[in-house]
Amino acid sequence: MKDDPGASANRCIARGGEIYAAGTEGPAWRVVAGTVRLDEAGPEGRQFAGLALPGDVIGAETLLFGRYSFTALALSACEIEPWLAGHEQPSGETLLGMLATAERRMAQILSLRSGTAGERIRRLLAFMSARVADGRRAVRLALPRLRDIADITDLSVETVSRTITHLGAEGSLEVYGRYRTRQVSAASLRRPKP
Amino acid sequence: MKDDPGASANRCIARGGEIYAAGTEGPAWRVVAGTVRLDEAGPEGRQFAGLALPGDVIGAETLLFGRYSFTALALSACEIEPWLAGHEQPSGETLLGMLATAERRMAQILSLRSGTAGERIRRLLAFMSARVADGRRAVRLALPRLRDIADITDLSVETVSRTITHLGAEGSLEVYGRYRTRQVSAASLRRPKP
DNA sequence: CGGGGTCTTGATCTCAATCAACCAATGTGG
DNA sequence: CCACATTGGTTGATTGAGATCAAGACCCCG
Repeated sequence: MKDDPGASANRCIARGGEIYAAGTEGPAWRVVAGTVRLDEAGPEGRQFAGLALPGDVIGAETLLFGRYSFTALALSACEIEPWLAGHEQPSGETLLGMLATAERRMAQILSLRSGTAGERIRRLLAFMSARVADGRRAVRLALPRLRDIADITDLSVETVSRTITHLGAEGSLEVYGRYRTRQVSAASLRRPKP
Repeated sequence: MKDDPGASANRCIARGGEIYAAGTEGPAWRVVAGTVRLDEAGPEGRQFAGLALPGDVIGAETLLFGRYSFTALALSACEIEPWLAGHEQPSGETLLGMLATAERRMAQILSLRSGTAGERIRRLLAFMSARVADGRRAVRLALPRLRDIADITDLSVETVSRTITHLGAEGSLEVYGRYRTRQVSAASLRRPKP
């Protein structure tokens, strides 16, 4: 139980990669590491529809409809494992727990769309760094693409870029690296802004 | 089955009234008519956390935790009935369906926080009028309090007031009455804005 | 008849969107 | 190995939608 038995059917997806597409078939997955963005196919392209953290189950609707309702994208490098590989049914207690999680999650995601640009971005990053893969605590968090941050917080990419630079400059966020390899320190996310 | 058998333990709540408070005990409910706003107790007062329409179940988390996680308020006059009055357990299929609904709902609520003020308000009202009590189709929709519309769409009350007046003036929304008794025609909500 | 909650309207200001270039990194194929 | 395209990120100038502040009108309730 302690060690991973060969990581049988686990999948790894790079930052920005697609995990599955809406309308296709496949199993439900449990997120082991990373953050997942769920999108709904709207009349005007994809539209942000939810986030999943390590521990969350994504694509549970396939058990009901046989197809994925959303498109899943990796915000950061992700590892996922099949959920309910056999033909076992989830217990009512499990499902109730997932429902309660989904409802609490809704409140958190909603809060990523109110307040100033700085507050939204800080909240999103703090949210992503809240739950890391069990055991090892990530000291630094790889930033998602600005495009993704913008979609989630309902800001423009330009504003996201400027705001992160600004937060870093005023010391409210410790930023390392530039461009695609940028990271922020988890510690600076936990303390409230000055 | 066709007629309501005395409406045993059903409750009715007026617009703006509280259905239950977070932290208290009680059963889960099924919304029969009206729209419900769910709030989470945040560090800075209540914070909008979700919406429930006729057919939705609210407070299902009591089956797991024994207490309500959210505070429920009636946006419009509401009727609710106890869900699972006896000690019966919901089936896995039912719970999976509720989970899928919650996830789809999340996408819709998120869309109430993007776009212009006019688009957000139109979307919210269309959303509320989408599902009415089975059978009779409401021709007109009673408006929620502006304060509630503002919280849900992340706008200010002043902007909501101005925008509704404006939408009415340009014919994009048919508005009847003023002040607390204001209503909009459901038909004008369904057709896209000119 | 007050009084508090709700709604309206006006004047002003600000934060973020938009438009427009421009870099930096990564691929791709000849 | 080098042109070239593509995607992702940055920066600047300008503009506008909505926030904010302020005041008053309306309505319901005790």
